[in-house]
Amino acid sequence: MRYRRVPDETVRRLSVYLRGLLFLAKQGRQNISSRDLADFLGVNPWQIRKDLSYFGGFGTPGVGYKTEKLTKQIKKILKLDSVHKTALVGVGNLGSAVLAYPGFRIYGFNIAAAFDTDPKKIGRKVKNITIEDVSNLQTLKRRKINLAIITVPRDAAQQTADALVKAGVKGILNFSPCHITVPKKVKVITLDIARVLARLPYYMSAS
Amino acid sequence: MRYRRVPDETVRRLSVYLRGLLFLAKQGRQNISSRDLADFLGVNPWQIRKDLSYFGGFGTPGVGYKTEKLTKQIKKILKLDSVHKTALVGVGNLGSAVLAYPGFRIYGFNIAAAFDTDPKKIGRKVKNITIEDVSNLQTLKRRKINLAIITVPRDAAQQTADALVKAGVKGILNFSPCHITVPKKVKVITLDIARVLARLPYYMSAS
DNA sequence: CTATGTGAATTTATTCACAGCA
DNA sequence: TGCTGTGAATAAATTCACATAG
Repeated sequence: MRYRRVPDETVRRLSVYLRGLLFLAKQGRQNISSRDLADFLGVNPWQIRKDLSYFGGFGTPGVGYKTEKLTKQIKKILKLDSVHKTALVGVGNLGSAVLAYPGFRIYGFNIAAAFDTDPKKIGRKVKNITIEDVSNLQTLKRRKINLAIITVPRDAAQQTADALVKAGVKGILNFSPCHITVPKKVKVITLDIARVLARLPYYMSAS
Repeated sequence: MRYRRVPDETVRRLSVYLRGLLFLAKQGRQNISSRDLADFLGVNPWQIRKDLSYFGGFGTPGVGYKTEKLTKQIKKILKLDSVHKTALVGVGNLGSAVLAYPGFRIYGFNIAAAFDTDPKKIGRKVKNITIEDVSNLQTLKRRKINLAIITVPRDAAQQTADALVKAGVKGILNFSPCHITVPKKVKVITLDIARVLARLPYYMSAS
């Protein structure tokens, strides 16, 4: 099993497990079984074990997993064991909130640059970051930033992505509500917040 | 095929198709084939047709789909054919951005109430909405609000959810980075923004 | 001749069940 | 005995291929 292709769903779930482990480790928990972690996260224990088995055995039969050790292992698998300098493009309402969002830090993300087209915003400081003109995007390569967050209006999303790719960016989190086309060596995850909310009514029982 | 259980993934993708259709309809496009829609969205045409087939045939062989008609059909399937009054709990950085986010409107969501615990925020107006004390959550039932967005800190997420459920809420979009437990008649979608970003490095080719 | 809709084939993912280790 | 790790079994989703309708 160890050498088969890893399902995307497994990768997604590993980030869920990591979230739980980071929390439980901070609480001082040293050991955890797949069942306990599963209960905490609202998932199945055998799913956790199967997902981990794609990458090797990290636990001790009869005991469980060492929280710290498993945390490190999953971080390594997800390449979250080093700091990722990240750029943000589009400092509007949502962009500002994302820029100020404290939650990225625990995963090792460091938003190190912010860009906009609005002359009124350029030069302003937000969270110790000076907003730059998007024409400076080309500097990202030299600054070793290869991850970016797009929070620009829909019409600007594709051209922003194009500029980011040209600047050597390898991964994009796209908050714009549209598909963007990039070379296949670049990974894009589109996160359309309204679209997530739009899934809820389908499941809601009649009130 | 028509009477088999509809996969969750199909429901998720319908919201993607709807997003594309809403855009294309606004552009004045009257007809569209599964291939054209697929190309626009970056998906497969046969996936679109298969997903739609769970609910019946909406297209015309040899021609395609009428954009307006298909839009309406999908809205109906997703129960997005009426306005959904929505409450938001937690008017912090992220909550404020979500409150101001214009993108919910196109799907028929109307954020009609906002709550917080901070006395300094209560009473303030944001986007024509007066922030209320969370102890007023119980009024949601009477106000016919059965959808809610949670943007409170992690430690308050579960108790917020409990209060929302008690207030008759049937669907919750949870931005807090934790699993929340609710009765199974209530649908929760957890959207942990940092966790989405955390999936990117795994896929990024070495720079 | 074009594009839908859908059974069937294929691929993929989930769940089970238990061998094996501490 | 308790819990992991993983082949095997089951279930589900995706893809194909084509009959059918306009």
